[in-house]
Amino acid sequence: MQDILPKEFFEKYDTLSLARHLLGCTLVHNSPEGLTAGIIVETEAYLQNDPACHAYRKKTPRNAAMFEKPGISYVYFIYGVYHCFNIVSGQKDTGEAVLIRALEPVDGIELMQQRRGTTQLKNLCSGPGKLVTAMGINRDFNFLPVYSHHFYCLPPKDENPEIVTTTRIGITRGADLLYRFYLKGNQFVSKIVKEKPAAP
DNA sequence: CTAATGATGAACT
DNA sequence: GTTCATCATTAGG
Repeated sequence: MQDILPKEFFEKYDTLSLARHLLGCTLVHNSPEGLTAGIIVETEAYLQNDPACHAYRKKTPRNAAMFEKPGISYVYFIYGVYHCFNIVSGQKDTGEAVLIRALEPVDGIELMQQRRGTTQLKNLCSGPGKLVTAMGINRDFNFLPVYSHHFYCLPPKDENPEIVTTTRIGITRGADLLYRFYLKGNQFVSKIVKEKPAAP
């Protein structure tokens, strides 16, 4: 684990760049129950001036983690049912983050299946709420750096993966912004959107 | 398509 | 202090 991504990695990119550079990285959680890991195949960027961003208006206790240093986790509860996992990005106090939307399971798959209650590989981490469950992430991960000993990222093997840029999913505001990125052709993304026909 | 579900911020008194 | 609308989702039909 000598080559985990250091905090400098998260500091050197702006939010949109980081969202792209995180694709292909492996997210690892070494929990007491066992180790789980998955390749990040889908991300979304949330910027300061973006109406869909939690930090769009102002700093609150809930979104405080978004104003932390880059590389800090921001985990929050949504719809009373599921959690979403973000990695803070940009400069400290800017309130920007990258939402991890999907993983390709690579390690601890049995444990993921156990936690998710399904054996379908493609269904384990294909969505923000799902991957959080599969990886055993919970609210305690809020403020936890993703360069911790038991929770960290590994660099991608492919330096220049093919990345598709598209619109975000499941939000009502800022829905036309191209802030969603995923690895082209990967089957583990939450939803494969057909390419838009050329605008009239 | 819809229900389920809880935390939150904003807008009241 | 209380109430209400909102929310970056998922599962099930």
